[in-house]
Amino acid sequence: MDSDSPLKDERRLHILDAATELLATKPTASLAEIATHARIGKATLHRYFPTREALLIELAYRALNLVSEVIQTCRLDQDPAPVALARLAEALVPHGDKWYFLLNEHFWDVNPDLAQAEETVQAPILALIERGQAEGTLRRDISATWIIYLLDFTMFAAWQAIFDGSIARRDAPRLMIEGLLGGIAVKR
Amino acid sequence: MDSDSPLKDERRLHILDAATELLATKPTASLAEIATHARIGKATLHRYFPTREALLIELAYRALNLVSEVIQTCRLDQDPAPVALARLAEALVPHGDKWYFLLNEHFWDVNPDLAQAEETVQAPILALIERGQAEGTLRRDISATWIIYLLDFTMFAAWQAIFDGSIARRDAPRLMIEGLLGGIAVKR
DNA sequence: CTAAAATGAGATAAAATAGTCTCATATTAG
DNA sequence: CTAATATGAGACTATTTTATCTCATTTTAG
Repeated sequence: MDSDSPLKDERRLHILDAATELLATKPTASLAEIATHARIGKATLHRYFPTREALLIELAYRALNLVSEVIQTCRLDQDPAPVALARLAEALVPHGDKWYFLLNEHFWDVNPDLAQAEETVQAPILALIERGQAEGTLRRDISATWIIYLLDFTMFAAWQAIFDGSIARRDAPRLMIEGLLGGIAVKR
Repeated sequence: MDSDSPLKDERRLHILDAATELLATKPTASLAEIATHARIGKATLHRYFPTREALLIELAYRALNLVSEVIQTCRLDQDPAPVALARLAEALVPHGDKWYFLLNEHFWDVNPDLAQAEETVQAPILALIERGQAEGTLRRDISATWIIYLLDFTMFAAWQAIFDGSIARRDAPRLMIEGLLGGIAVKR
């Protein structure tokens, strides 16, 4: 919660990031594996996070705050919706693992607050999409809810493809937006 | 491996399906949870699958065979590519959990054969997409590899949205194909 | 440089999970 | 109906994982 020193705080975040990175691709990873992946001893891991559950919850909040912050930076209420979406993609891709982790791990049973928080953090995106539909840049015959799913999972696709080495990180945002906005069919 | 009787075989498949269903949304589920979810005793679970690893591997093969069979039924080499893609979506959505499980669980380290098999099963889809690009119905400026990612993850999006209750199962294939082929932007 | 604090490696205890076994009940085959 | 087989509940053991603790070494603060 509160930090004793900036150094410890930095270390905390490093551990959280490393843990997210691993857990996003291997949800069954043990604490020993997490510690190794973060290049620290398991004792130290326990010093920062007393239990596995505590780690997971802080992980979720870390992801939540980071993603929330990124979204706010994007100024989604400015420019036509497709342009704002491109900005969002650009900014969010580097944090794909956290976004993925946040939406796929189910802690709503262990911590109901988080479920609510997840929706809150998505709210600006939903607003953006509805704005796009209102201004006529996004299709109205597809529900905003489903568009959010498409956006999220296109992002996961990009992140996974980067992980697999199938696409370059710097190409990801463009590929995402091209495919999402324009579709894969040839226009006639 | 081989079946003693048709009845036991049926039971086997039921267990595998139930396990997939659970593990797709909760990869950390214990064997006891899996047994409960399949509505059998844990002893019986062990009678059919001696170890957790054995269960996982058979799960993968089950998913592989089923999906492979579905893909073959779709006759992806017929009709224009978009039409064939729609057929594929229609046929694959009901097995979304297996498809998801197959592509997300990483058993390539425990069983390298499966990694190869995964690519083999995707081959007809890749061929379809390349055919579409050749015949001019699918965009050539997006790589076939990336299109496969988009297809897969759009499918996962549909499956997740169904699971969340955000969309109706019978609408899923149409939503998938609309979004994937046409994109979410308004054409001008 | 020195003292205080933090860390890692590993021993150890506690808890959870995997896997085995028994036996009474249920199901199936014939 | 009867015998053989399969099942579930739960006791039980083995193994893995989580969590605690110690202590020599490293890092940090001053």
